[in-house]
Amino acid sequence: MDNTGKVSPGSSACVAPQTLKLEQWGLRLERPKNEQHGDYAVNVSPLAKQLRQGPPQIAEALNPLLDKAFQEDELGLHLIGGFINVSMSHSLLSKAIHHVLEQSQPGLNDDLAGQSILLEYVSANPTGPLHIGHGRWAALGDSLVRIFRHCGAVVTPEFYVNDAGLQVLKIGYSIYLRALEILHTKNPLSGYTQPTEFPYPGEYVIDLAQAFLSDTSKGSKNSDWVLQQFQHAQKELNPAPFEAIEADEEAAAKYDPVIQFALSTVLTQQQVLLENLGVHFEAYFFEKAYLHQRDLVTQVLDQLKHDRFAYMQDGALWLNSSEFGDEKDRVLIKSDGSYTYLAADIAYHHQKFSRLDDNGNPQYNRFINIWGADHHGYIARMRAAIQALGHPVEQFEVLLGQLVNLVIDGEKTRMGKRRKMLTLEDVVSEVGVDATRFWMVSKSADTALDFDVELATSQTDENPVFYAQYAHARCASILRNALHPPLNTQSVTDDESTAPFVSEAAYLEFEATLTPGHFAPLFQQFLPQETPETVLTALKQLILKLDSFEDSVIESARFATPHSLARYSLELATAFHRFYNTCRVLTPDPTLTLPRLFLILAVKKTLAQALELLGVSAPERM
RNA sequence: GCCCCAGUAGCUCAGCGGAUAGAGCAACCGCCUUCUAAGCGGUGGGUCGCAGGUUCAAGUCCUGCCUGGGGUACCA
Repeated sequence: MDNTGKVSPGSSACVAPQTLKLEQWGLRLERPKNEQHGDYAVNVSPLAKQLRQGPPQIAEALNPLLDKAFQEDELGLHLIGGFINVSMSHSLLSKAIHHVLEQSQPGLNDDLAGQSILLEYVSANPTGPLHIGHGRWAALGDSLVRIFRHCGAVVTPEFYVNDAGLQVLKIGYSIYLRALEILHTKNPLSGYTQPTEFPYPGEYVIDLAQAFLSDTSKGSKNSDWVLQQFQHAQKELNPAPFEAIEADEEAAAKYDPVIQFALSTVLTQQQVLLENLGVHFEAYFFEKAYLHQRDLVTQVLDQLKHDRFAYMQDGALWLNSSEFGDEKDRVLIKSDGSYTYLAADIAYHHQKFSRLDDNGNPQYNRFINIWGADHHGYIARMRAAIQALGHPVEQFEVLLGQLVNLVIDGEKTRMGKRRKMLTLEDVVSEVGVDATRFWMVSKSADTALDFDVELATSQTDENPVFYAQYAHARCASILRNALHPPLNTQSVTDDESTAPFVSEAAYLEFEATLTPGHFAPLFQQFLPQETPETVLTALKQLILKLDSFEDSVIESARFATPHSLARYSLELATAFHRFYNTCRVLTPDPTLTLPRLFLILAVKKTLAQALELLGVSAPERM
């Protein structure tokens, strides 16, 4: 989490002061807070200390340099205090539009070129449905994957499946208990004792039990298997309480069929939902098959022991994590001989660092994990283990996200407190994929998120995703009408007004010969009912917003903050809506209409790209 | 106790040490015979939790305190 890099729009389409190397001086081009000051600005104050001069004097001294560099582009410069303010000429603004139209994908850049990132997120236990919190990590993680890739990084999104350990036995046995309960209800079993509690009490377990009983993929009937288990168990309590099963390895092993069913069923449900959300993982990493069955956990622990980073005490194996800044040492092997979750996770991370590419070099140079704030205490020990194993710990990053509160009927409810848990699937089917995803990334991961189901569905005014989508749909509508006017214009009968605003031939010719010069009429010609000053203001704001898209993408990538991109999409939508209200696009005059039309095309393209990076659809109609 | 996150307009939140701290929603006043009113314009609304400190400059950095959330397992 190295946040020292400063975002500088050095790659902006219009003003490209590469010759000035602003960044090496610690300066950057920024958007002035007050629009009246100009379109861009350079604040020279950071140089004040070094040069022992007041910012205004420095600005004065730098001005000729900048003036010279920007001369070709007809920029207007003027000084206020320590600020060099830059006003863009109409020809530069035209270039900005042209640039967007030229690009295959707006905002595409190479800011993260050379980075190879393994991004692990969600990694939910395969013991139940995903909840709303998982939804936040899914939306956040997938957006980051898209954003990182847009900045030239190679990204592998990965999901770690904890399919080993106690919780897996727990869900399997719970399903068995529920299945038995169902069979007993249908046809009373002699010797059956109603269990006082289920290891996993959730209602979804009953559904899983039902599914298990009707599943015939194994050839034999699962109900027969359940009854068999029941009859073979000869304890005073039948079925036995979970504690008895847990303590007896042989007994536990008997429940393997139902465990396998649970794992594959639950994981499949999770995967279907994630894909439905547009969240795609390149790899699912299975703890049992990839770590335990390959002895990787043992090997890692042996290495730690060998290098004296792990030691025995009180019958347990401890990691010497306090040596690396953790507040205390941590257990790796419990005194009952079983591994802790940490032990397996260390092996997993060791495996991550050990992966090689085709040339035998380390495959990744960044390892990012998205964890909930409840795992915060875990960071120090994981870092300790990574250092103990000799891996570059600075390549290990944790994005800690604050938790999600579900708001129902205006009241916050903590996850799991209600007996009837509202799952992520319930929420998505209620509010839709787009609203869910946008909502989840619209706020900084550092702040706790309230997810209000009613708000996300009903009150569209408070649900900003539609605002951005509406802007896109409006653009689409204009483009449709330009070439295919609505046929149902009964009030108008003369030929001219039923014809398209621009002919397809004119459109194609304009597109084929497009140069920045084609946009000159935007700034020069207006309809009688338009106020040039108002139009120009809205137009300029819209173009500047378009031009800052790449910077916005880079910023989101560097700071891993998709929420700033969500904000950008709303700001671009605002600039567009404002322009739409001051300036008519479709007019009878092609020289006026075509440049405006292609500006709309650039807006539509950029808006669609911004939404795409957030995994939100850009509808053609609403 | 210790660790992490947050505290900015009535509400939900942006805000990369730099110009007069910004959006959305809510409130109030306007704008549809014209490309989608899921839209646009305008008005009101702030001791940036509190107290110190660093700096030419602090909502932003440091220290302490207050409030809320999370964590502090031989759970996962």
